Amino acid sequence: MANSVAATFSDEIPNMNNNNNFIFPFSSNTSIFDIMPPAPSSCDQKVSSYSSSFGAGFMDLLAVHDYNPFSFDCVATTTTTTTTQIENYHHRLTSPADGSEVLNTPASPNSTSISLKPKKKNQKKQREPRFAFMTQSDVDQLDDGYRWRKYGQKAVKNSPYPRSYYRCTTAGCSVKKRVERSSDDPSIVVTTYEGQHTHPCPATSRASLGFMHYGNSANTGVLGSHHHFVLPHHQQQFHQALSYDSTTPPLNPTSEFVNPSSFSALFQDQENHHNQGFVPSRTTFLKDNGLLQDIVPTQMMKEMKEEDE
DNA sequence: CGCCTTTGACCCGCGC
DNA sequence: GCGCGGGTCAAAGGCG
Repeated sequence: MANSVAATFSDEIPNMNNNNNFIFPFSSNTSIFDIMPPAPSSCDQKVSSYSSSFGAGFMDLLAVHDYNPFSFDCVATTTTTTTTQIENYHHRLTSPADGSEVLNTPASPNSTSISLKPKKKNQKKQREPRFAFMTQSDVDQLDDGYRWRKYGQKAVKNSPYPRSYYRCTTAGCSVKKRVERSSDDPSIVVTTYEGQHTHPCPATSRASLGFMHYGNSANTGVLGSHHHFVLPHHQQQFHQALSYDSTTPPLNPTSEFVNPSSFSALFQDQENHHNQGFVPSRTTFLKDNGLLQDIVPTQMMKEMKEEDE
């Protein structure tokens, strides 16, 4: 059994060290899959089991919500007691410090409907918010419910494994993702999503499952809003024990909830592996810094591996 | 035929 | 200016 962790971060700003890096201490050894109800035998059954509570896919998180690098929650699985360090954006788009940029870039590169502040001459090219997670998987391309077209593949420096580039095939949607294997641990697939879907998940009907998404307000996509990925009501008691911050107010299942979402990538992968007789994946969500080496600093990976043993 | 992957070429930003 | 590396383009080919 994988010795993994599920953790929810609170509204509190995570610990930050002198280098402006977030430190997320995970302190449980219970797999996120341990606390999920038994997987139904088929995808359709799973939908029927959860559709009343969960309607959207993992990527809908990207479609609806902004990611504030100073307050974001994530769900992670890792091993034993682990300190995860996530570096801040190098090419941050939503930094309170430089603060004034518009996060919602046009859905299409050709669209100019959103007015941005006049760009400085040498201003960096605007980038969509990114969200990365690591999955221990034999399969490179995890099914997240959306349809993707591969448009490139590049060798990665200092890695024997190439990086693949995918674009959402839905017209008008410019979401991209990159998939690559960790050179430190080839069993880990790092998937980085960039952008926001402009459409519902095509596979929502078959992929719905997972976590409810609570916000601290009813608004969505508001810069600075905080988000929780929390378990269904009947699992909350257990889940709260996994919250990294004991000062976090109890999650209120009756509070306003914002766009019920699920992590279809996570659970479809798990289900696929179940169906194929594989061990469930372990997944770690990370805030992307733009480059894989930024996302997963080598030292951090080593530390994680060491603590894994 | 439509959709997809493959892959070399090209573009761009950045550091030296 | 040049080289390097990341990211994208687009033609060609495969597949159902």
